[in-house]
Amino acid sequence: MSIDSEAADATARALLDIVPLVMRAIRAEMRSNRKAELSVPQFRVLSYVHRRGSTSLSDIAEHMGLTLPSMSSMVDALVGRRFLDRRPDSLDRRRVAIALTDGGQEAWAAAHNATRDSLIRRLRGLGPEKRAELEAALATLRRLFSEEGDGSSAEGGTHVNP
Amino acid sequence: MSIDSEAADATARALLDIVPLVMRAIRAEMRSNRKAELSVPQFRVLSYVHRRGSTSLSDIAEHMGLTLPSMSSMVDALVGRRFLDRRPDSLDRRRVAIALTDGGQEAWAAAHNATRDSLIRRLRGLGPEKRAELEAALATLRRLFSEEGDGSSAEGGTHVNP
DNA sequence: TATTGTTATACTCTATAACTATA
DNA sequence: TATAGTTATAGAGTATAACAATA
Repeated sequence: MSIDSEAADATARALLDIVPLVMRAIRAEMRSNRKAELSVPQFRVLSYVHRRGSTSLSDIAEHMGLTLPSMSSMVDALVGRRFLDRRPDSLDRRRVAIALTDGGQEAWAAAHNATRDSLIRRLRGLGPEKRAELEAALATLRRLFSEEGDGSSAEGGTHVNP
Repeated sequence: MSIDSEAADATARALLDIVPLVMRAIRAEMRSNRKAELSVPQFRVLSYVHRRGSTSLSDIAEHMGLTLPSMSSMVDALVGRRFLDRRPDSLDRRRVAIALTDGGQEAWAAAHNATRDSLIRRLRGLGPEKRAELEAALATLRRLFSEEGDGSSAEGGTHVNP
């Protein structure tokens, strides 16, 4: 164990305090953006489709970690707002092909830019060292939280739950 | 401006990527805890009441940044589950006095411990330097995101909403 | 039979509007 | 009149269960 329990405990508490704080700021910015007005999950869907070009409902659900019905209703709303185009896939007709419309592309870009700008405003006070430290820490978090499960792999696992 | 735009941009993107990722892990842990099974907002309410001992609906709403009706319904649900006790305040009878029940105290502790443990499991692989770096970065984020507004001081501020 | 998706239903989180009770 | 809270209503986000269509 390369990190003693007490220190890990303090860091865990800090995460539990601060991550929701930052999340709230991001959410508030997304929702107050007159141009786009997207929720965070909606923004993530548009980001994913933007990155993939065209994709299926199952792919999006998988990426978001949501059930198919949940995704279906979210996509429904985004299709209703003309941000997404949904049509039967010609190769496998069980599937739907989902893509950004031009309006969806614009909405995504507007939300992305507004949120990024708002974060940049917050970050502006930071010196280069602090900024680098923050970025390194974010990379660490990405590594720790990208892995599936919660460390269920081995040692600690007395209470992972059935 | 002590931080150049491009670097800030990269950091902003990283925040936008990674904070939701960590948030999802926290949320999943809260919701999968058989002992308590709390949403993140519910957990935050219990945490606040735990810290305050006894408080009013307005105080909680203020702390959470929610409207009174929203808080009223959340508290309603937590009273229904016997996690909170709600009674008229004897001094000012417009107010309600809200406190943790014993069950609420247990639920809070169970959720808190389970979530902290799950975070600790993730953090365990970290060396002391990486851990210190992460903790410093979290302190930075706390500072940047505890301040009200989003730097609304200047350019952006046209859209605070009616 | 297995996969992809939708519909029906329900619960939580959040808001606004309209209201009651107390100060 | 102003403050504290509740009720009614609505929409987003999520889930499970039941179903339809295609492979």
